[in-house]
Amino acid sequence: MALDSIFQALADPTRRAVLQRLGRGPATVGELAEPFQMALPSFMKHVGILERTGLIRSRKSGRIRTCTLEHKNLAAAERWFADQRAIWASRYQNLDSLLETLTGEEHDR
Amino acid sequence: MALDSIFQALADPTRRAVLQRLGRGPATVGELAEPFQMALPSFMKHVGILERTGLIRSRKSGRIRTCTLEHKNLAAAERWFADQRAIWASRYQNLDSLLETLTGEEHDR
DNA sequence: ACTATAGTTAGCCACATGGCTAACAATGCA
DNA sequence: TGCATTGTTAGCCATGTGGCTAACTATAGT
Repeated sequence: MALDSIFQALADPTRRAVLQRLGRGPATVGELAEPFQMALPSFMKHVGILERTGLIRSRKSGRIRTCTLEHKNLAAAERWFADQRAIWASRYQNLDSLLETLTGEEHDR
Repeated sequence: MALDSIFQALADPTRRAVLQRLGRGPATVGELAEPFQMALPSFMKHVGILERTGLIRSRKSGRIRTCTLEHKNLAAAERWFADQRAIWASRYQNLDSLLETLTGEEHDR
């Protein structure tokens, strides 16, 4: 499933930092790599993963590759949480009613 | 970081399915494992990962281990998306203003 | 033309992941 | 007591991940 690779991509601090940086606007590979100690080829693997997963896009102009955030696929992952929480919340709602019925107690959130 | 292991845990369909199931209420390991072809020891690894990551909790009573969802740590990951989107949205807002200024055009969403 | 810059390709390495089987508890039931 | 159920432990295996160096390509600047 696509979610597999999306979450996999997000499970690395370097890649999350790159996404965060790209949230503020496009950047070249060099700019993106600069904050990290890593050798360039290592860093490029991360870029490659993010691109294969569809979380970023990149275009090379001259010898410079510029990356941009692909917000749509990030939203797909976020939707999983919304769905998940909807399921949980509906049950919690029921439990809540039950608890209120049985004990009259209030709960947090 | 905690997000590393949380996203790592979510990057597997079996584990996401388990979380989804637990969203509807507690279940024993046997009940959780039943939908999957996997051998029990393999499945237990997934349970172990979910528990180490703090996404579920489990208690053994007699020979039966019952698992429950730990919604709080799931929320931590969800928050990352919210933060991320906030950054992006603020810039998008700026770009939006810019675009409207320059072209008077409308955009989607 | 030369040199510096910005990536890229290839290949290596250690360790983590996700699956398996086989054998072993430990509890509950007849 | 004996047997079935429900996990658990140990150990194996193939593949994936995240890092590295060395060497190469391609563009830009002088």
